[in-house]
Amino acid sequence: MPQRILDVAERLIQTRGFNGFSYADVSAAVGITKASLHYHFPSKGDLGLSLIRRYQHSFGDALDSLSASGRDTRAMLRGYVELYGSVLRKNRMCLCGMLAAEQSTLPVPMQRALRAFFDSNERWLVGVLEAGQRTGALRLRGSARDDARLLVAALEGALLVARSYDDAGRFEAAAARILDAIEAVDGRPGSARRAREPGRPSVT
Amino acid sequence: MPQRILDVAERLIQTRGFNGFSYADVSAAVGITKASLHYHFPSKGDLGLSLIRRYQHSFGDALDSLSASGRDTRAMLRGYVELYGSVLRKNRMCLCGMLAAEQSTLPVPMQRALRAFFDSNERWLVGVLEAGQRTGALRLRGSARDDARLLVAALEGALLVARSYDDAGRFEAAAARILDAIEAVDGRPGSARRAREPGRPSVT
DNA sequence: GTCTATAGGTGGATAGAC
DNA sequence: GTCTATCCACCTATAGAC
Repeated sequence: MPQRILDVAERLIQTRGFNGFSYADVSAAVGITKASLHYHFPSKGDLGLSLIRRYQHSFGDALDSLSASGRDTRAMLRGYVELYGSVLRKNRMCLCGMLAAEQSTLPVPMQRALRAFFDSNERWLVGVLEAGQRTGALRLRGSARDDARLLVAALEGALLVARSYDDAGRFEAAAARILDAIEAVDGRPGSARRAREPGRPSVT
Repeated sequence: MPQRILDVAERLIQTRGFNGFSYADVSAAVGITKASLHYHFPSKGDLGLSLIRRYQHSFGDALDSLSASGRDTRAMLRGYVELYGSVLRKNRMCLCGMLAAEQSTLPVPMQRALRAFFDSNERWLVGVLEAGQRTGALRLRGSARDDARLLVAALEGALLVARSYDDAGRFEAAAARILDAIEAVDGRPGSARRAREPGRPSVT
């Protein structure tokens, strides 16, 4: 039952924001009363915190299996981008991107968990980028850390804007272009092809 | 008086979101009652719509003076980035970026105005990028439209994330890196220097 | 675990006096 | 234009029975 509650609340936050949904909304969708919701998650902040943690774990699991897949650097980066793409295709915003917008209205524990999510994304990306640089697959222009941060920011922003237009193409184009910029090896541009591979691991 | 109301409401939305502020908040900050607020803006949607329109005009004016300034292409792009930087330094999110996150909870007229804002930004950027391409200042890898969209998305996302960390440096680094990627002329990277010019036009 | 009932507060919005 | 007073729907949260 806690999982069903989390599923519904997650969808509501990703589409409407933390201040745009209520226990009544969850109650109606799950089919139990508001009071029962409070049994599982005493306060809205508790619910939000559980949600961020679950999201980070599920994202982290997807990144782990990418790391373990033996793909090369560029394929892993495309896999990372595809995690965001799968979110957009459900007409949702990234949970943590949405919460980042509402940051100042959130309980402090949620604010901390939010940063932890972005930190772990950055760590994974830095690892991939530095490995790519060692093997010669990539020649970065700046620091791996700055490239990782730019990629996260660009993907969050691309989700944000694409959703306003209900246009996944906007996201795909921006994602392809930013990957190209990061992957570019000096004079030789990275592959200009649109990242188009089926069957990537998906995250809710 | 309408202007003071708009100023306060704008700040509240840029920091807390459309669903994170109330007429009571505006009332307390402006010093008139909620009922008087309703005289100027009958519904919250009316207030929000006026806000987007004012924001777009003020942004548009800043872009017009950039266009009229005789600066070269790269300086105009840095000026565009600086518009977002000035927002972050007030610890705010872009008004329209914030509203884009809450998009699905907004009245339809606000949703339309939101897209109009992004459209006009894109038009201005496409003009600048294509002019730069004609003069040879830029050699774009893809279409000017896609680069314009990527720049907007990356800046919105950089604001979103940087605000979670209360760290303007994150925004500056991402902005410098994305400009570099767009400005890169084949083998020769764009200027790697941090965009650091004082006295840019500012937007609220 | 789930329910009914309800507390105590805040939301956006209106009526009507001044 | 601004006020007081008020409406009522909705909010988060709790008490206590089953």
